[in-house]
Amino acid sequence: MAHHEISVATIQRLPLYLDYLKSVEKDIEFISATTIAFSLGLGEVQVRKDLASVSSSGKPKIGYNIHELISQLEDALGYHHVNNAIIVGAGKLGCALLGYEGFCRSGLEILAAFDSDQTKAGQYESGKPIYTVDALPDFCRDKEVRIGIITVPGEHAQKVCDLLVEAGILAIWNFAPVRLDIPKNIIVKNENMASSLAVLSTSLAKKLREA
Amino acid sequence: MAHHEISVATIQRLPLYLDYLKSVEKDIEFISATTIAFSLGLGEVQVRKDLASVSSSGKPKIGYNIHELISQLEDALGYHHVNNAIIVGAGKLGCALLGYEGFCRSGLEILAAFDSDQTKAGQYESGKPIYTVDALPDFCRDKEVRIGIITVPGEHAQKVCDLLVEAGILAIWNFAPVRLDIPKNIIVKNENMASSLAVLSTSLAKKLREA
DNA sequence: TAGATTGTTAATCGATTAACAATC
DNA sequence: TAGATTGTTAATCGATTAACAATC
Repeated sequence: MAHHEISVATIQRLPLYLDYLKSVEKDIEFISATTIAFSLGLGEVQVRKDLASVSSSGKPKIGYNIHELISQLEDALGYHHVNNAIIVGAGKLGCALLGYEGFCRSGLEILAAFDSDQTKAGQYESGKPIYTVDALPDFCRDKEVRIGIITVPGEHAQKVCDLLVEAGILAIWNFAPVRLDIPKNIIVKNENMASSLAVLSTSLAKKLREA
Repeated sequence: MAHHEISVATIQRLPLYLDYLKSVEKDIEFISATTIAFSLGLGEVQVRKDLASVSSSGKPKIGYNIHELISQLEDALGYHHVNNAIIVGAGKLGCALLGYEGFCRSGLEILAAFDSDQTKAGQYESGKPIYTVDALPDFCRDKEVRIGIITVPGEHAQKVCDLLVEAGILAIWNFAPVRLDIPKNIIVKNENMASSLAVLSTSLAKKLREA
């Protein structure tokens, strides 16, 4: 199977399929796109098309071998390939992410957190060490850290971003409510609470208007 | 200006414009879509089209009155209209959200958190009280809570969701990594870390393949 | 008047959905 | 063979981008 590009929309749904399949893998050996679609509330053609982008082992009348499909999904998502990451900003959100169980199953290995607050340095959170920001550049180079997660307040995000880029990071997952100015060969994924809330509250406002 | 529907893609960008405008409102009185587009790294036609969905007060050659535009954006986003909300799950993520400054500016008023852990009950986090889940239904009805934010582990999310619906909530912001089964007159916004991470790590894998 | 800027109409692009052929 | 299911090809839908007319 060639490395044809998988669309972003599809990629976002792949973890959903994976979670679902894992929740039923004990019980059955084969599963159809129809069943998956129904369970997740998606269109069955969409599911089939999504699965076709990672697998070509579906069999008419039978469906997909569930273990094989799980492995193909994990492969496509890069879960078998570990990426070292660090978090900058050991506030509440940073610590919440440090303790997030799901990440290790996804190949994301968060090695440590960094914070400008000297008093936090030396402490541990969810078993992960917290260092001062000064130690960041050397740490990143030594450990071949590829992903930087930014959970500092908006006003410090750009500075931290520059520091990460300087330290040779390849991708940034940004939780600060700021658009980062960044070389375009670096990958950025913005996690934008304000955008999500905007969608939620305009839907709600519309609903209240109609009622 | 009629209540023509604003597209989801546009709505997600509106908070971006709002933040940017607020950061420059002190300095100038009028601003052009061209300037905004350049500052945010967006296409200028896109900005103009987005702004057209909330404003019709742009003037050729001059641009938009910045204060008026801010107010129109806030209006469209419902920031002037307060929505009472609660958080279920006073773990790290829940507490991080409780302390998030940005929400009050967006009309989201988080009144309290609820947790099944009895020992957390009675405590305060970021000035907000934590109660036991038993108190949830009465609280929601008394305070006319419209939005429920779910930050419990995946396995408890559906139970909490049912409880919230039962208590008369209208919209759910779900941070648990689970697809919720929910009456379709209730609004749901899923905040899906796994999807975001999937996009990030597949981009990174592609980049490493090419390099 | 000339030129910058708005806002609209048409063209392109991408993703979803529908129709259908292939196959176990 | 018949029918369920896959996977592909075409149609639809929505969002972005490009072209252009309107206007201060």
